[in-house]
Amino acid sequence: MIVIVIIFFFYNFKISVPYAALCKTFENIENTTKRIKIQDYLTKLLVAIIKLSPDNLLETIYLCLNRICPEYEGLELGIGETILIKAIGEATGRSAKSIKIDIEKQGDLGNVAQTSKSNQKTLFKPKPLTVPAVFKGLKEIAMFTGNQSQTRKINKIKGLLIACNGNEPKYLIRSLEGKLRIGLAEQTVLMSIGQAIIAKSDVTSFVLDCEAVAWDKENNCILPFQVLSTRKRKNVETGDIAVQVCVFAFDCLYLNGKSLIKKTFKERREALHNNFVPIEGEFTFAKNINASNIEEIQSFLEQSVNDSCEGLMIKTLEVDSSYEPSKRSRNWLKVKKDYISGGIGDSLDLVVIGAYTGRGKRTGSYGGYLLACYDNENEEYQSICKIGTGFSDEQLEKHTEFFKQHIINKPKPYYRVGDAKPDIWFDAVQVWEVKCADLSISPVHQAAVGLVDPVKGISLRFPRFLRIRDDKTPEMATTSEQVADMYNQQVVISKNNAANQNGGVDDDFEY
DNA sequence: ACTGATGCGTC
DNA sequence: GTCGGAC
DNA sequence: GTCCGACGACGCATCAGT
Repeated sequence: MIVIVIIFFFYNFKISVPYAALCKTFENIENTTKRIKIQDYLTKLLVAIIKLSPDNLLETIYLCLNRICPEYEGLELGIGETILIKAIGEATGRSAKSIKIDIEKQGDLGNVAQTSKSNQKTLFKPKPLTVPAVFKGLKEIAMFTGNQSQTRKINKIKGLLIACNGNEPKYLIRSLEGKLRIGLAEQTVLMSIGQAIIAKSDVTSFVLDCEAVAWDKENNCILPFQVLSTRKRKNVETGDIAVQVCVFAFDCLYLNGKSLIKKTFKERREALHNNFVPIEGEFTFAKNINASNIEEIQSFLEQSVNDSCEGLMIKTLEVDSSYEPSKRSRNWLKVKKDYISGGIGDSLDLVVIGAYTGRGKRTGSYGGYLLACYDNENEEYQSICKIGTGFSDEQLEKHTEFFKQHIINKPKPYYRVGDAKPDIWFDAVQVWEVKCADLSISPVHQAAVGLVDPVKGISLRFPRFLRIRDDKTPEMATTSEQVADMYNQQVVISKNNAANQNGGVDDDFEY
């Protein structure tokens, strides 16, 4: 007996999950697009880990989610492509330049690292990496700070990279990039955890859906979002927390190892209210009503806005379906005041003057384009935004093919683009109709410079491609004046709204 | 101490 | 944030 | 309907280089 206990003890403590096991799972997942299969692969791994080395479970999950700590701790890796390229270069003896060329070709730094590593002859086999070791490495990288931190980060990455075997470099680098790109993300991981725990079944646990909000303890009210965002994010001492945070729970996804996500919201809400106790000013339930008509919802929305809430969450099934502006996951939709007050989508006709090489599934095509409006005054094209969504895969291909015939070496002298330097420049030959939610003063783009702001231009918020305007020549594109007008119009509206609110009277909504 | 570049979170 | 693709 | 990963603007924090 004793021996068995010792073995069990030994087993539990000594065996760390090999990083290769995780990477093998990643590879399996990457090679399918079927979500049930994906979930299955992960569940199997998690079940094995729960059995063999439960101590490694958290680290494994974090690696799957591409995270190094709970979100609220706010620890970040603090590295990006540039640093990674340097590290890969140093670990494999390649130049940054040749690596960059490979990125253009392969569209994925992980793959580049993989091939760089396999092409390199190794004299001896390195000691196998383990999940905790990799996780610890990532955490250390995130902790490096201050003088020479970047160099130390590079060295740490180099060390890990050198210790990599098989397909590990690919996923190591992608982890560092913050993109696993294997078709696995939060929802699926959540499901797999649930499944794996149910397989285990004796674990007591819960998952709540909550929102953290800045809280005024004096007056017991919610503070505006901006206050929340001014919270210090790093090295916070308990003593100097200036902005208190209250957590509002509005849903319960798991309870005592059981998934509730298939239950109705009514049942989930009961589970939430029956099993948790609010703590004044720290944890409470989000206010809610059961509304049966639009009027009730509208007055509740009004109330919520007055209480400094961003808006309401409404269950889709209970609401008039024509009332859906933006679908959210989990059958909920978010209703915000600015939606009711008429957030119209503007549409502009803009000229394509450059492009950016695509990454991931856009490898080989242009992943995004640089757009410009036309300025009559100076007879120039002024950059207004990049655009990377709205086109189908097929359109994307066609665009790439088309614009390859219009590549130019250097930007035309009459292109004014500020800091928005594309990878490739084009002749101004085609006009696109583009939709956006808003116009904004831009630190980057140059549209309508001098008309609204002396040095800053205007850009588009949430730009997306609608269609090609073959009926328009580039000179017929939306002009700087028009852009400036649109921006000014917007300002007028927002001022009027502000004036109405200051009036303090809750007039009827006229929407 | 300042600037520009980079990373990262939020929408 | 928006969007299209795969399921 | 759900999930994923292409891509957007912008503001803030941090670091390297001066």
